Amino acid sequence: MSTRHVVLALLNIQPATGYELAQVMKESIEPLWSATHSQIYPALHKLERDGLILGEEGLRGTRMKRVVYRVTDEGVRELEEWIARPVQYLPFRDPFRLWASYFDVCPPEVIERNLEEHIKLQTERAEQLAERASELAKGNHPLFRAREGRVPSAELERIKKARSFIYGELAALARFEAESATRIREAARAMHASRDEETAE
Amino acid sequence: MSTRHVVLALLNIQPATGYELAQVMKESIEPLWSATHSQIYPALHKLERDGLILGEEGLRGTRMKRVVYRVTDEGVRELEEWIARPVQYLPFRDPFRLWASYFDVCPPEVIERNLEEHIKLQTERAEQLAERASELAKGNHPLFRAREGRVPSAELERIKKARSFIYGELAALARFEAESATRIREAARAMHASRDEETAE
DNA sequence: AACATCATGTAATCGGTTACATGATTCA
DNA sequence: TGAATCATGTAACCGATTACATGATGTT
Repeated sequence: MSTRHVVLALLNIQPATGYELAQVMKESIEPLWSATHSQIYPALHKLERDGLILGEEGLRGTRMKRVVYRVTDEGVRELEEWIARPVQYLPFRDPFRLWASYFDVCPPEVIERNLEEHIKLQTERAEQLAERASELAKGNHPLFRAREGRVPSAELERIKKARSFIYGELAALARFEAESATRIREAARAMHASRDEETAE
Repeated sequence: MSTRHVVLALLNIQPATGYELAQVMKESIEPLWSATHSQIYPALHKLERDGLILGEEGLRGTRMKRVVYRVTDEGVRELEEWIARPVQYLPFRDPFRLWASYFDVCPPEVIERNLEEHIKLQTERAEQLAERASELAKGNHPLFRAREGRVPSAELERIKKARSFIYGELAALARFEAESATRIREAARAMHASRDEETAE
């Protein structure tokens, strides 16, 4: 279970409210890990009960309550341990290739439509991720700004390099997915062409 | 939700018991979709209630009950509709790259260990999948044997080609994962080397 | 005044995992 | 006789999704 650790890792960068975490999740972390506010709020409550974070109630305006959470020393230790543990893989579930493995019985129009969609999706994703990687390399990200001053600049440079590199790899993965779908489309077209020949005989 | 459809698709090849489905799931379908017997039995009950499959009670030996399920006409229609529907993607969750994105703060030994493990895993997986793909191309699989006779040989050839092609793509994906991890290892080594230089100054 | 955004939650449900539970059959 | 395999299930729990619910604040 990593949602808990992603939340912890984000709070380790800077204290935040659940709302802010949900935003960062959607805008920045989504390619690595998805979670919505319905998961985040209960996760925060649990982390606080476990003593890994601490919430401080504040106000926005005059009436509106907000809770800013920050990581405790114990939370920092837990994060370090989590990073040092072997990666916990998820079971393989590949809805795209599962569907694609039936391209022999799928009507050609549907194949073309679904593959076209997939290729477009992954190509755009690749471009966005590559763009993100280059922005991260430059340090253009609020999560870096938040650390400026508090963190030695040499360390900040390393963080930039690491995050940027991983987003580069995510971009490469998306490109691979687009290429894979293109190959599958070729195979499906070839198969349909040869089948039409057969039936024409 | 695809577990339901995977079960339906497997029963469409040939009638089977829950136990047999669980085996096929583990031995053949796992790279595309995972499910254990604890999901399969309830799924079978639900599919039967919905009229998509039909179970026939039989015996193994003299006392041991077993239920062989087969797809109904309605089940076949549902399968066709499922294949024609747009692919339902899963939310992105990438535990490996999530972990790897912290390679800047992770002790070098842990990085080496985890990445070594990942590269080994994916390389072996790639080999197994490539082997599987070539076996599928030859038609060496009980799921093809099951169809021999019942299905025109031209169609059987197409099924072989399609399944084999997808397993080839799964192999390519595993190779990509191994290469990606290798690149990450290079980056991590370079970073640690330059950090050691810094501290030596 | 209306709309977007900030902010926090809960409830029902679903799909999946892990553990518990049982017993027949086959083969060495 | 014991181990592996065949065979079927349930229960507790977990994590995630979707929908429901509320209200303040800032902007146009």
